[in-house]
Amino acid sequence: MNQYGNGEKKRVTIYSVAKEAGVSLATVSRVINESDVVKENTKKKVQEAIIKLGYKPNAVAQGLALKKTTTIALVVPDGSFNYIDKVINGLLDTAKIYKYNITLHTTTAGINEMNEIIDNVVKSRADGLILYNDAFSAKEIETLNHFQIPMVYLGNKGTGESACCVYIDYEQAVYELVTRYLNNGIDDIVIIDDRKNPTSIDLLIRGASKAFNEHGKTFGGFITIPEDVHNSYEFLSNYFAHNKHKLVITYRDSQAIAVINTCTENNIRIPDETELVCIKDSRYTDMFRPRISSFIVPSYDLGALAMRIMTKLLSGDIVRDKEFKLNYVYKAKETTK
Amino acid sequence: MNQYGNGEKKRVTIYSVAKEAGVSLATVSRVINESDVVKENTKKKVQEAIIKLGYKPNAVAQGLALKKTTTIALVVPDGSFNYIDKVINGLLDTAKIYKYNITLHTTTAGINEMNEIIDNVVKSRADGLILYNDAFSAKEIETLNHFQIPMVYLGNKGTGESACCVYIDYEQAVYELVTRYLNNGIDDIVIIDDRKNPTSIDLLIRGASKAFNEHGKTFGGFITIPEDVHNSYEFLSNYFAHNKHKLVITYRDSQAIAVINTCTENNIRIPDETELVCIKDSRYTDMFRPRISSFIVPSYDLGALAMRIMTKLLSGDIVRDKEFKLNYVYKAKETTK
DNA sequence: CGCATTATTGAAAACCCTTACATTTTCTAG
DNA sequence: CTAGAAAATGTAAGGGTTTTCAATAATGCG
Repeated sequence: MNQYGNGEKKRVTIYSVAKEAGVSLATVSRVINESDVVKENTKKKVQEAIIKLGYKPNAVAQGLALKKTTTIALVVPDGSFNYIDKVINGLLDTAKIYKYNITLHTTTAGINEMNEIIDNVVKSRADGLILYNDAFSAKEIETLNHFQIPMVYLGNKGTGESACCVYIDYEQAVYELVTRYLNNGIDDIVIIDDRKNPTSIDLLIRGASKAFNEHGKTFGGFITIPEDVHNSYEFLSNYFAHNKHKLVITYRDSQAIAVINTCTENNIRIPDETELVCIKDSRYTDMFRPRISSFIVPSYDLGALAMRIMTKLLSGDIVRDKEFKLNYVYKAKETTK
Repeated sequence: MNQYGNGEKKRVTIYSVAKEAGVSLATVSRVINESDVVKENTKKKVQEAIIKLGYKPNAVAQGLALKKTTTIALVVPDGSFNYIDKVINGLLDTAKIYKYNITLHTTTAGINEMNEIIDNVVKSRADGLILYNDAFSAKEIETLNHFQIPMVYLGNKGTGESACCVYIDYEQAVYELVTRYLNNGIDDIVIIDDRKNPTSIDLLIRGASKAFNEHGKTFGGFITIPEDVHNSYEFLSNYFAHNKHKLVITYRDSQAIAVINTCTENNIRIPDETELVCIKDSRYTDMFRPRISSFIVPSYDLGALAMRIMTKLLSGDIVRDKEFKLNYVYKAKETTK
């Protein structure tokens, strides 16, 4: 029933091809793997047999023989596909070039599924692991640190000692942003923290804190939306009914939009009274009105590079640099003055 | 270097476990696979050995022996992750329950990559194929029809003869919607067609046409954004500078937002002058202001059911129904009167 | 206690490749 | 034409499972 077995047709293996071409299976293998020791003439015979029989090498058997699967596991937080689109495209395109397959795994915030995923990865003998780590819990990161496998963190700086990472330095981005405002005498700055992307939010707070410290001040302006609040929208609406700030910083576009909507409801004019910056750019930050100021980043490259590094790791190349920082560009749009 | 080989540590296989437990590898295999013929006592010995050695069965070897990989390939159109989020979650969650792995493949609109993907699927011996088919070209569908493998179409009605499909009947949705307006004497209705999701758009047009026909009219109101137009936003802006309609229907949220923005620019009031319905609901249809009227669908279930059917297909169960239609609910929000 | 069953275990083939090493063929030069 | 070297090919051992069939151990019964 499986392996597309239509019952009658005999499975076509390397043996069939060998027989058809009148050579040994070793020769066929060599032709498949583009070894250059095969005589031109026999190579042609074999190739003809391959075409005639429609032979496709069995990657499973190859995996067993070679002890590698040319498959790498990708772990992303549940619900991240909205903003991870281009990253995945870059990753998949690159994987295709290097003939790697990608298996997909998601983690749900709050539930420590990492053990389960690792178990799966071990059993399926994936060659490596790429993790989009903007929402893993400390416990999950801890779990990962005990796991020996070529690993690339994607999105944020890896917390593991040995793993590589490809990331955008959002901490620095926020630092620069906040510094700019502080220099202009504005220090009524808040960061919205909905606890869905703790890893990232913590970075933002660090960046802001650093800027404040350098100005001899202390940053305490984060609005944490409690985890037990179902409707963060209502929470924010209520918040902005009683509070007003000069600059609001959000991580994701959805939060930025919520801020705009709730401010509008409460007659807070953006950007006149309150300015707003969304850290992560998305197609929606441009579609929404007012257009949301944000940091433009090379998402596609982020994914592509992560995969690229993974191939290096797997080919045994020495990867000297462990951290790859990609550039962002701040783009002021209509939510900032 | 691969298979997490730290060089020194010996790979732990079913042999190691057998030796450790003082039984044959056949017995270990039986314990792993929860065969009930093993004596309670020996089972315990084996399980202890497994834990002691930290043994994890090699899925690759299992795949070879069993001629199945418990992996299914998922093909989605490039750039669809925005709106496919929940579908994938449903799919992955269900896959997890049935212990299937998912490999991810994307197709770029306009490029026929299906052959490449099929080649890959054959080589990697995936057990089945799930396709999110709202943007495949006719050529790609054609290619798929020649391919013998358990297959489930997801999103739209499958065009293949044999394959199963799980879908939302958007044709019917549009039919009902348009009929309602026609009944109210409104027939100035257009569908925005940006040619990125031809499969789906064609369905919408069919639904509208049917409604028009029943009213003795002919539907011709689709605005096709030419493929060579880079900025569909500009195109629409230009369009609405000179045209106005009673009802605009779009497929995706991004198109709906573009319509709202361009109408606003051209001082066309929504919903007073122009009403707008977005077929596919998304988190953004609720976040945007005005909130965009749309059809609510059980996206998660869509993915979950597709995977569920796949498992049935693979376990050899007879799947009597080939088409699974899930319900939609029209939700009028602020872009309709 | 001995035999016929039945429950449990083991041996070995199969799954389909790769590759080290052995063997054969081809080529080169004397 | 032949020895020796180089190139091409073949043989067979692995890679880690599952599973059939044979062998052994346990059980029940007279």
